[in-house]
Amino acid sequence: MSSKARPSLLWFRQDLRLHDNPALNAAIEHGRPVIPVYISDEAGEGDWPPGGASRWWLHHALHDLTEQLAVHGLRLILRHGESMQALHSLVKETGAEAVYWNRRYESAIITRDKEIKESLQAEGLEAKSFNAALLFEPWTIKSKNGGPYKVFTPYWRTCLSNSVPKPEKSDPARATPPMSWPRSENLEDWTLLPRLDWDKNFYDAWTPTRRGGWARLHAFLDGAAHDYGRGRDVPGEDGTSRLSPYLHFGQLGPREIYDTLKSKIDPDRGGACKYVAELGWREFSYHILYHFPETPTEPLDPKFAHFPWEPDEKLLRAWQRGRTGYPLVDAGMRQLWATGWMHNRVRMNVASLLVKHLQQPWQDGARWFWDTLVDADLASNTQGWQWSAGCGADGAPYFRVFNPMTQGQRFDPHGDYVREWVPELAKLPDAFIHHPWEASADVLKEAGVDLGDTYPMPVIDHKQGRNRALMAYEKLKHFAKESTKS
DNA sequence: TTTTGAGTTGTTCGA
DNA sequence: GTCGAACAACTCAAA
Repeated sequence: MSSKARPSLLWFRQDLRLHDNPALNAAIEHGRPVIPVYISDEAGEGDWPPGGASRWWLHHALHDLTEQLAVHGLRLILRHGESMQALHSLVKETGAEAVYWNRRYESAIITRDKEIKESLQAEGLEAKSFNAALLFEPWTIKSKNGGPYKVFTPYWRTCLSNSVPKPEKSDPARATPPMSWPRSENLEDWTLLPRLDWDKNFYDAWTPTRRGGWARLHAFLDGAAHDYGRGRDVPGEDGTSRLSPYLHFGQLGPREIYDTLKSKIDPDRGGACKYVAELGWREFSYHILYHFPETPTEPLDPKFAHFPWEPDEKLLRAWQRGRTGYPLVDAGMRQLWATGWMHNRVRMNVASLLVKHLQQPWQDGARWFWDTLVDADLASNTQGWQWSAGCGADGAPYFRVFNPMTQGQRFDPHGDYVREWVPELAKLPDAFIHHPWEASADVLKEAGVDLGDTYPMPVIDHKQGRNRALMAYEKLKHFAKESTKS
């Protein structure tokens, strides 16, 4: 009997849910008491510990998970410090004989987890990891010659020629609590919430709980999903899923999302198909990150190592603060700051302006997004920025330079989005909302806009910026040729 | 091994 | 206003 009481540790990471959770299932099947654990191990995250917005979300997700566990008489044991050390300590304190977790795919984490697994097994414990985060493990999808894919379309075709896995049923009620609980730290002491009131608008924008994610999924599938092909491009509408932070923290799993979608809509048709492809891009990003682990800092395309970026603190800061003088871009940057999220169409535009017009390194943009996005995800963020800069998988060709006025007119024709996030321009007529500097003095005065004072002039002329970007690419070709010669 | 067709999201220019 | 071509060349994936 006493040996039966030796518990299992269930190590939560980015899988903060009690359903479709294979590590939880393994712990239950093992038949021992279950001790759920979360370890705050910022050093273990390498160069990418959670940014400010992510920490806000994490705080609430952990609080929510604690409440869900309590329903079943379970607690979430919180520890901080090195994962290896914390786990060994817990094993010692509790007499645990097994540790279960769900995988992560960042290079530093893979290395760390591998050492932990070997170390635990060396001590005679059962240590097993599972897949809760992806539809397809990165190493299972191979091109005909056996290597990883670098192009999305054939990658996704191969994925879909397999069947999409179903969610795994989990029954947390079957998890039994231990005879006694080890010590836990207090979530509040981790001070994950920002000190100032940066997050004051986050609460209106998000319900960072499992239930909130589920509600969002159903609202999306009942509404915007049907017109996703069009609506996802209109930042003034609620046309996207907004599920990315739930996916990042594992409050919803991609298997659950796909399965729910399939129960309501034909996943092969119309808007639903477009959305499933977005899940595919998430998978593809993980595929690339796994097979090319340096990509968070190094361009996938090696010739971009020579790209003549022109880092400039002032330009970067103007961009970060939403003061570039381009209303669509500024609206996006301010939405990001206010809500921890930015519409996808606008993400492409702000990224294009930063790396093309302003010639700032894509890594600087990625770092800012990492700190300010509630959905900051190393795989998706990296691939998104590399794609924008033209150095990533299936990168946008160098000559694809977004025109922020044209994009604004096409996707935000009445300026709804700009008016919401750049209120000092709200009274401008539609005709000038995306290029106020072309309005007459009378129109500006009528709208209460004083260019250069209440709202900045463009930091760079569009045509000039575009040409600068095209010229930089010319230089890149030159460098690439030189380097192959030598 | 060689060949062939294709590759998320755009802009501009000229007919 | 609309439409197609040019913007480059390369690499990937599969036959």
